[in-house]
Amino acid sequence: MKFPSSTVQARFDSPLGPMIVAATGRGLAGLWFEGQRHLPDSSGWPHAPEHPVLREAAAQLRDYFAGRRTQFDLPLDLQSGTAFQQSVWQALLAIPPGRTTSYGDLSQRVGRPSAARAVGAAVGRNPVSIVVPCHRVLGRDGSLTGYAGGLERKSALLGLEGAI
Amino acid sequence: MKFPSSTVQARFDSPLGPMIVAATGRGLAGLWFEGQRHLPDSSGWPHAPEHPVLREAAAQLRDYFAGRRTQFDLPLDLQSGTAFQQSVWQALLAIPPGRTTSYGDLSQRVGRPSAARAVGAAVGRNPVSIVVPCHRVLGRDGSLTGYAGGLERKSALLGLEGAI
DNA sequence: AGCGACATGTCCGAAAACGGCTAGTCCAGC
DNA sequence: GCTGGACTAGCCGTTTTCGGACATGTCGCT
Repeated sequence: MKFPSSTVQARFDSPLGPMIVAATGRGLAGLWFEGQRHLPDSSGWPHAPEHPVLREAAAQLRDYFAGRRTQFDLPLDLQSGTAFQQSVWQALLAIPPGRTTSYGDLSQRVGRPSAARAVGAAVGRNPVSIVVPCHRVLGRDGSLTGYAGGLERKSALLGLEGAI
Repeated sequence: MKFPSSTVQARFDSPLGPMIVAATGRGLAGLWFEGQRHLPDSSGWPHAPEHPVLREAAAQLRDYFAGRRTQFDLPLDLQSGTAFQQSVWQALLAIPPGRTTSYGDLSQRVGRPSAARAVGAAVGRNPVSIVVPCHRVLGRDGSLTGYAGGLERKSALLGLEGAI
């Protein structure tokens, strides 16, 4: 979880609670629910509500929560993770809205068929909630298993996408 | 041993062997003998022989080795170390040329009378050889004890300063 | 004089613990 | 029979913890 010193942040009020949005020179780098697990220390990042990437991210999120948008179109910076984590997060981006998959399935796609559990850990560290759809990953049997922002939010997001 | 990404470097040929000089936006941040102990990974730093600080450092070092100069006048950036290390390095700067002191004495000056050994470790990590005169520290009994660049260089520097 | 013990901040490697997992087994309960 | 829950044993990247090793000196015993 390393973020460059040039990281900036803003606050975003979602229907599921207040969130923190972060961006670097390369793009959107973070989106967390306030108080969620694995929250990085953002106290040193300057607030920049007018930053173009943060502004656009907020706009698209509003559309998403209003049901007017299912896909996001934003430059992403996922360099805060290890090589393994980045490959997992990239794989998450391939899951279409309204669909779900399992940790085991993901582990296959990343080329580490027996690392399902490690994949779970990596998914849990996803720095960009919602946009990188870590909420679309369930247990092999369809159970919710876990979400850094709380299971209620996970099921709420899936409901919003019509994946129940 | 953390250096900002804006660090630049140059090579300096001293009578005691080739050296690496490094600078940040705040000033001279490093001066190491090639192959010495605790050498940081400088492979990612761009070469900038014309950088004003590096240029001036080289000039003053040439004068120093020629016996025409005993004190240095350069902006220093010692932020690569911990708070404790920085306090030790600052204390080193107070030792006048041609004079020596001991690790125990230094530990008193930084207010940690019983941390002589920790001081030894900190002195060994001094990032700016020669300019921050870590070579002027001897054992309580006057023994050379150690030098990241090798004991020959340590005694050579002391000889040059007339402190034998 | 010589020897052992202890105090101290940092780095580094090794080892263990910790998860947003899964497939397999074994039993209750229907 | 079949289903579902509880339990087990492997799985593996990351994080945390722990134990030495150092550019030393002082104190207390032999």
